[in-house]
Amino acid sequence: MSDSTPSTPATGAKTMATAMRTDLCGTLRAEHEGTTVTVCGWVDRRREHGEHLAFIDLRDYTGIVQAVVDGNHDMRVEYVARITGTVAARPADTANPDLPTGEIELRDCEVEILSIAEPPPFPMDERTGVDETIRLRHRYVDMRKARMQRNLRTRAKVNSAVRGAMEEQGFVEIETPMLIASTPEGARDFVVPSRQKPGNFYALPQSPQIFKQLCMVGGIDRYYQIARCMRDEDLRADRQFEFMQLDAEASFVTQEDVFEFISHAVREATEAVTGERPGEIPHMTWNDAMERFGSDKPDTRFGMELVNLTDLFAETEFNAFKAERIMGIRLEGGAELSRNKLDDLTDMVKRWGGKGLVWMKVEDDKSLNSPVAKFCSESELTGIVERLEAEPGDICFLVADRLRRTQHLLGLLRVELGRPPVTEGGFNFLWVVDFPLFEEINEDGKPIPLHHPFTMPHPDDVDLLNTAEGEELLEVRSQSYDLVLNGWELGSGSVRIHRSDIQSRIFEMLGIGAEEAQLKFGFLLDAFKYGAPPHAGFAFGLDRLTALLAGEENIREVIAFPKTQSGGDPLTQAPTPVADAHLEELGLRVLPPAE
RNA sequence: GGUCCUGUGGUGCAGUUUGGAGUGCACGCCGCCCUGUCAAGGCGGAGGUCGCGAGUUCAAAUCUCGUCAGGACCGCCA
Repeated sequence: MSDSTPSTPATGAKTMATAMRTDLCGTLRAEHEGTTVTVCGWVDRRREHGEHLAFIDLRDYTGIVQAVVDGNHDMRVEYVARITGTVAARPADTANPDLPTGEIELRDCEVEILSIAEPPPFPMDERTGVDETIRLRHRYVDMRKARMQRNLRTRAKVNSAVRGAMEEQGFVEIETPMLIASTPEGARDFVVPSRQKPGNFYALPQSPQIFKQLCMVGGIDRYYQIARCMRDEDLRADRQFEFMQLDAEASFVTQEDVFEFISHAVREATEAVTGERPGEIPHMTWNDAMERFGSDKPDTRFGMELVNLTDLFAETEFNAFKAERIMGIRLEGGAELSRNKLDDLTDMVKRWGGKGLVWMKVEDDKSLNSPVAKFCSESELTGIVERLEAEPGDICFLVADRLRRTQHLLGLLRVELGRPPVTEGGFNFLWVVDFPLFEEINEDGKPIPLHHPFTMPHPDDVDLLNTAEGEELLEVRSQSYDLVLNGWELGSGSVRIHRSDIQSRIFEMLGIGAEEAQLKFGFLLDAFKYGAPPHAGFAFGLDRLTALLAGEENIREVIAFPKTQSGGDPLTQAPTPVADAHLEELGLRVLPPAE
């Protein structure tokens, strides 16, 4: 446990002494020499030297301390013990400089076994990786290790810092319900059957969105909550069914105010964990993010930016390059990639939905070595080298496709080829601003909103909104924004529509009639009739922020009891069937499994 | 919904390409020895339905198909 960094409990307790112990194992030092202490913990290791001498490393969350006992104690690994002894300097030349407690040991020990234990289901040392399912099945043992101790305590620090930052800025903590009405928008809802009204269901909240807006109508002015959110969508390294968000909303603000509030919170959290305060968080427009990084959540820790080559190929003879958009990226030193590897990358791009991937290796004379070079003109080839600023030994990758797909594919490829490990490159927060209001135009010619239909259009685009038709509507920007950290979307927010004339116009454009709007969002629209302040808000994922700050590439590592990718809990076996009588009471019947 | 990877004593691996007796390594576990170790050391020992099921074969951990579990990603996640 040498890398544990505890001693300051997140609770802010003044002492961790109890009726059973005086000190924590990892906190004893030479300055305690001569004092008699009592420590409690788990046996980390025993080293026996016959019946007269044995060393016991006793472990708690702060680290380990060596106790010198005689060899007659039957103390095995993970036994829980209470040891009272005198803190003494170790004999000359036996100090262990690798251990914070390495200068001292406990002597004349009185040992009390509090619990015996079976051997742990996996090695307790941190050197060998253990299958995650086995760790999760025995999470209570896994949690004893330094990694989980560190991560869960980091998480508590993040929560605490974020909470403090919001309080400091005058935000009021309001708890919103977990059993709410299902809304058809957004992610798939988790649903809870109602016993009192069989056939009816509550939904678990995907976010407190509606309620926080109601709080604004209610004059709360600045609301926040550390909220559990539930979405029944497929799991990933950065996604669990249930996750925690810092959810906030404020009245009489612009998006700049929101940036201030939230930036403060994440900078406080970062400082609390790393000890270093991040600088001002830069802004980037959504359009720039897509053009330069091919992603709305760009990882700005590294370059390899996308370069637009479309005009170079305006009159190309090469059919594959007769596309709406041609872009390229350059991988430094990539010319040494094997043909096998390049084939793998091409397959990958095809799996992502691309038609293919063109690669061009830069030779010593800056000519391009590529299977498709013969289809390109001299000026096209030299143009590629110039635009991508390619040097001998580099490789250029080109994709030609529809605009969005070209950006998307190269954005994925860029991350695949260039992304640094999670622990490198620092913490590059980024505000992505000016998201488009609409994602696409459906077959009926109606626009589909990128966020929810209450997102305020960009003030400069209101005229466009009123005049644009068809594809032009995609140019309309909104007052919505994302916070990104090292290529992960931490969260998003927007300025909300509080004026019924604008809201009606948006509903009309979306093809949502007055009746439908009333049915779906009636209670919110009703509330707005009674005096809605201009308001805006944000929410960001605490699991994701914690994972990145802890140097983990998987949020399961910062969650005490996470689910596997298929949504199961190896510890409790959830989800499980329920008794027929229970279903009966709820008015439910389970269908036979679909063929 | 899809693509890819993985599954071998308690744990982590090798063995699978090219079929030939459950073969090997490290850690752990059990017993004995050991008075200064700290990833202690020495000696001895136990422990496996090679995820599961079919198929091919004289013969399958190894090849084929299916299935289950886990992971990464695409779709999805307003």
